[in-house]
Amino acid sequence: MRLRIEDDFDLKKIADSGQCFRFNECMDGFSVVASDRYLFIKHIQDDEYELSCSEEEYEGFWKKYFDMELSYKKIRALISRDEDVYLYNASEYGKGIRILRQDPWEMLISFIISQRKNIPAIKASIEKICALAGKEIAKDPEGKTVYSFPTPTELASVPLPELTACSLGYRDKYVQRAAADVSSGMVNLNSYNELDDENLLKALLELYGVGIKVANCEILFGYHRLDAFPRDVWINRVLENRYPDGFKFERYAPYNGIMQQYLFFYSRSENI
DNA sequence: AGGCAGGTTCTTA
DNA sequence: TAAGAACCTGCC
Repeated sequence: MRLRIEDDFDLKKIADSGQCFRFNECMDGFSVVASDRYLFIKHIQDDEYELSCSEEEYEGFWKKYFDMELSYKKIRALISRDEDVYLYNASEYGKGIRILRQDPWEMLISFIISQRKNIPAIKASIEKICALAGKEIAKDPEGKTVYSFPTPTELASVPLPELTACSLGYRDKYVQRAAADVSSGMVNLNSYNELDDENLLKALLELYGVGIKVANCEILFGYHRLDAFPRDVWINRVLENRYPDGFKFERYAPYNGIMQQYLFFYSRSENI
């Protein structure tokens, strides 16, 4: 289907923003995998895009996935150049980034894997897991088979040595435990939607292998709580170097997570 | 070759 | 309660 998108929307920046690991440049477009769905999306010109899905599937799934209900342009307008020139520059640089509405289970496993890994390594591990325990769902334009992200049950059935072989390193036992706990129902990620921010954080921190950083990534990217502000080495560097007197979180509530994305994306580009 | 990469757990004081 | 070490793996 053909689609016109007026709001901030930059496929390349979203793919490189670090929030998703199965969103990659492929031929003349982008290959996007979310749980068990596959989309190929291509920028045609100006604000026109070509999507491999039907209108029904766009309306029923991808529209929400891309968070099209929310105007990121309007949120960017909250930022004042006079008030905070660094954030302003970051937001100009990151214009086009959106926070995708991704699946809590997929995000949980992805960010558990992410610890002490760089992005290519994270992606490689996740693709191995999907090929190992997921289902074939499509072929991308390059002819490569696309696998779904394994369900909790599918992942829980994988023996530890096979998980380890996905280059998980010491994280293998974290992934195995998460799969076991979620598939058994002991941990119900859907019910976590009902928790307020504070209790959601508390619940996530109880999971084995989930610390403060991974928990906040899960809150922001898996539960789409846009005020969550994950602190990793890059963001900590920004806060230290550019905000010695503190970042004004109250000023940007409830969208601090979006500001975090701009700062993160910008900081990685300029190597402060 | 040794250090480090989007951290967390475990141990020690 | 708060530092510091240990941890898999891959890449420079």
